[in-house]
Amino acid sequence: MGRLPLFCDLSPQILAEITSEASVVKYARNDIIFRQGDPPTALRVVLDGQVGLTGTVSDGGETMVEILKAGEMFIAAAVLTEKPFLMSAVALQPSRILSLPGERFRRDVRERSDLSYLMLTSLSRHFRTLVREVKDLKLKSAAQRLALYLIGLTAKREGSTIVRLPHSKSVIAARVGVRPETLSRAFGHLKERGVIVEGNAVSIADIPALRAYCHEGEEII
Amino acid sequence: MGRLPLFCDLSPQILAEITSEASVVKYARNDIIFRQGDPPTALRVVLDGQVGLTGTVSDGGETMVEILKAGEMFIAAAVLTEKPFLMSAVALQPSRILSLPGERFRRDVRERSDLSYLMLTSLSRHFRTLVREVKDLKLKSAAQRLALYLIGLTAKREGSTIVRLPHSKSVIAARVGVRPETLSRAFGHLKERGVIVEGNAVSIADIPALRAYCHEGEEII
DNA sequence: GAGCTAAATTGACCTCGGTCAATTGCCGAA
DNA sequence: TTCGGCAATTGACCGAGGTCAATTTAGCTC
Repeated sequence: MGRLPLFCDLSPQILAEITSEASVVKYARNDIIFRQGDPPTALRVVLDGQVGLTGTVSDGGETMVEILKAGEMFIAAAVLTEKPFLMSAVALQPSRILSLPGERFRRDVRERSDLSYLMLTSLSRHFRTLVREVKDLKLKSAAQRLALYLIGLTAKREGSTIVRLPHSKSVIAARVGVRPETLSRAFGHLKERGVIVEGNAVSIADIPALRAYCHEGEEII
Repeated sequence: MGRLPLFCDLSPQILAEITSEASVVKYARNDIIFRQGDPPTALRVVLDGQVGLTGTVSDGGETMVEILKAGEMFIAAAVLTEKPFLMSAVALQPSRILSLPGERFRRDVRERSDLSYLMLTSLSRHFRTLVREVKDLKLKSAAQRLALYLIGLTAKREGSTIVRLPHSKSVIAARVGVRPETLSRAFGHLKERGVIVEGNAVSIADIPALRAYCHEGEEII
């Protein structure tokens, strides 16, 4: 746990205290961790695997707001406000999830200023990614959002690369905010921009060009 | 300032310290307070008036992510992370804005656990409204989002009411995430649901029915 | 390897919301 | 009062993405 980027700023001693009541649960692929509307009982941290957070309406509409990987914590806002979950969480891969009981966690946050400061900066960063999300949804096309997603998969900023898609295409479609059919077509559009798909391997011929495409017409970021 | 809901939990003494370097600036209608991409120099609080936060792309696309009224603080996340603004801020009405210099504010937050806890809960609530925003954008129609907006204007939950629109229709359109033309048509659709518009007065015949409409097909909130 | 199921792709069609243009209504200034 | 300008509405049209259905492909088990 000390290796998680989230908590590595805390001293081992504090870390031990905070996690003294924590428990670890394993989930199989497609297991539901909690449902939209449930009361938040614990802060969760992904130890291994992948977790998807999806908002749903009963007529079948569903959207994946976030995909989390190992080391990321989630639902901090729900636990802190003690309000029902706005999203459901599902294990996209076999996963181990750490639970920090809510009552205890809220007390720790209230009493330990180092922890509350840590949570604050973490939530701030997270907040900004959500703002970006809102802007992208309103202002960018499906193909641009897909390009953004692909670029997020690599750390390289120059030349070309080949990335492996870490999820099934339908999960990616939900993440990008379109139907699977539209995702296929969006990949088709990106072919003209040097993106070639083979199974779950995607080769990007010109990273800067693709970056330029998805920020097309943008003033400043 | 002590009257602001945001800070009223703090003792007057602490409040005085925190605001010791604060300044107040007046803005006329349509004045730009800061631009997307600017570095964040200060946390802002709306004392009077209204402020809109808009994300823009240079090809003309623009979307209003938030509208703030008196008592609300904004851009906390940018100030805390010291990253450039993701949005521009414009005064929608003549406004007085309080500025808390960033460097000082970050120090206060780091050193005062009561302040950092306050910021944390405030940001958590804010975070959840953004999550709702993302879900609404992906899963609801323009008319449903307009209905949500209208319902947010009244505290009543039963019977009928008449609300005054607090902004021009074009501002509301941006807020709802559509073009002004589409807003007109959305109002047209809502007419069938007992919503009648006359200038900036809107009468809602059946509040529960309208609430049901915008949460149509939703499992749990 | 055969055969089954789920995922992915492709095509035809539709709908919502955007775009462009024309018209109407409203308000302030001369 | 009349004019000018902006906000708002209305209509005609367009296009991105959704929907539905038909194939194709991939990943399985047996």
